[in-house]
Amino acid sequence: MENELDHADCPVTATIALFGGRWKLLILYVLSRNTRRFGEIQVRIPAISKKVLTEQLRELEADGLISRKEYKELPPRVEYALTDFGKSLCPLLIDIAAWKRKNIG
Amino acid sequence: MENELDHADCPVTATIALFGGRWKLLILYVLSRNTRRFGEIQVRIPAISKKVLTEQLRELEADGLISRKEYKELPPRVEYALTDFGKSLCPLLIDIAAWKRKNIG
DNA sequence: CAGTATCCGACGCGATACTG
DNA sequence: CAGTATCGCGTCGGATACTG
Repeated sequence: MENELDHADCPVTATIALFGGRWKLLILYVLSRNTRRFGEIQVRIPAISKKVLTEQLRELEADGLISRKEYKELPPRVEYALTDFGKSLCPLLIDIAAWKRKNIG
Repeated sequence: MENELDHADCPVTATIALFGGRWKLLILYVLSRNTRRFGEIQVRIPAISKKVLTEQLRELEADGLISRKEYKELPPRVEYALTDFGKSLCPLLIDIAAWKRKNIG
């Protein structure tokens, strides 16, 4: 790695990019407890605007961490859920949090 | 956590903030192999400018990950090294990289 | 209800020139 | 050698209003 030193293909950089967005960890946390509709996520993260929430959800979906299921009803209903890949992230996040408790407190 | 949902005190957010800067992981990697002078770091990460390198080093120092030792000579000499705290981060970074290899490849 | 469409400001990062 | 000092730009996130 020291020869190239291009952080683009650094595995750590690539991994934290998955959940590096401003609200992504929070969204993942909310969805880890339950499948949720768009509005339900908003209620649990009041500070986020619709535009930004939409963006973060789209990116999480593009990275395969969450799934989006649209029911063709009126009024519309959309449900977001963690994918298996998204769930696989949880142990890692717990490890990171554990590191902090141990090394910082 | 779901009650507050303020990511400021999220342990994962706080932890990745330590090495979240544009070049910090690379700098930590360079210093993990050896104590290095300012110019030596620059040679190993050619794409970084002096200004940004200085900024990232100052932040890493402020967070206690690296140490800065200034020798009062002419021409000036400054040596950067990982602190014990900085070294404690390495296993975590290895874990993150391992997660990627296992779950993405 | 679940989004788009605009507009905008802050910040991180970069390029370049200068200095003790 | 190891930095500062400026200037500037792109991207991310935020505020607000509108829509199928």
